[in-house]
Amino acid sequence: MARKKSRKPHGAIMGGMDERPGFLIRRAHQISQAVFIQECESLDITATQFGVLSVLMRAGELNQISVARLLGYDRSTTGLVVKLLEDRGMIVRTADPADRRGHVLRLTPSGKTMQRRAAPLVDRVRDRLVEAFTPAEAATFIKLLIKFTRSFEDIERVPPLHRASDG
Amino acid sequence: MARKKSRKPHGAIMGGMDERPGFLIRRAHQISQAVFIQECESLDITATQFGVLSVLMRAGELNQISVARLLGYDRSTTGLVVKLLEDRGMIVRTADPADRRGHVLRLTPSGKTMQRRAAPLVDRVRDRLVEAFTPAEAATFIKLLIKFTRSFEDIERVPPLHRASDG
DNA sequence: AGGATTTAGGCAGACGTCTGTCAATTAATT
DNA sequence: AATTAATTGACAGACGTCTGCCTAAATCCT
Repeated sequence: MARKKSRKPHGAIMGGMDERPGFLIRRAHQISQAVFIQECESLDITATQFGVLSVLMRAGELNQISVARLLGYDRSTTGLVVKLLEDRGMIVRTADPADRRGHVLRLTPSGKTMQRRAAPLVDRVRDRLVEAFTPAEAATFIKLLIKFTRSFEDIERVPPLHRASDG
Repeated sequence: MARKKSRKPHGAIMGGMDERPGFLIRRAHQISQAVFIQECESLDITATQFGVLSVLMRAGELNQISVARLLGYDRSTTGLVVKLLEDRGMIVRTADPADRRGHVLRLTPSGKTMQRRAAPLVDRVRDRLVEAFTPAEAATFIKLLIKFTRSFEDIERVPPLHRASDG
């Protein structure tokens, strides 16, 4: 019944909702997550966790709030992800002697290994995501996404510390 | 204060990660969600819930799996969202006489009212999201997002039933 | 008809995410 | 110096989301 399913081009039911940026972005995110999980399944790591590992690999050591700002994560989210990575032995947390509120995060050898192993897989994720685009389209897509996110830099709870504005 | 903090253009720590589509899409999603919540806060409704309300408004009645397919939600996600909307009295669920596995979903008057009230707010969300773009950029952004999502139509657990292929 | 497969939905577990609140500590202001 | 602000982080609660696993029902196939 429901499905004889009609020949309606789907827009008839969606009423244009499937052309809203919010709707499309949600789908894009869903897809991006799925591809990441697929590619990195052998390492059992998520995109969020990889982000934390990567900034720590670059920076050496940071406290949670810096990690949150760099990645645009919420403070709470960051706290939970960091705890998870700590439980998995990829991060160590030591009290910050200079600021006793904070904890300094650092990668363990295991964490570094994970980041190094994941990096090429994450490159593959990027390649797969833009596979359907021409190189020009891919560049435009990235460019517009950057413009989009930049234009909302101040919407979050933890301001993302983008732009090197002080310099 | 905080931003004495180096003049490094942030790419120095991010190592290009902030130009990956996956990373940018995550941020875009976060932003889009935040704007939706801001605009629709007076109605206490989320984007996911609005999606369900909207397809039901259009279609009259559908079972859960059809809702999931139309919106690209996971079956489990849809089940939980529907339950929530049912608890809030916006949806009624009746056994499908034609297929006793399924339940037919229909909006209650309260659900219809909610959808109607939310619609203009959701229009505002769309407008705010593309505010930073020129009209041409906005059109390109949407076009590329559609191409992107279309190219991954088969990645999900519940294939999204896009394209009116049977008709 | 009978057995295997598929489909609709429920439920638990895990993770990500945000809001809000709280405690401890540091910084700013008077 | 003392009060007030802001900052770091923890924790609880809510929602969204996916994976698995399970049951019931429909469909397919021999």
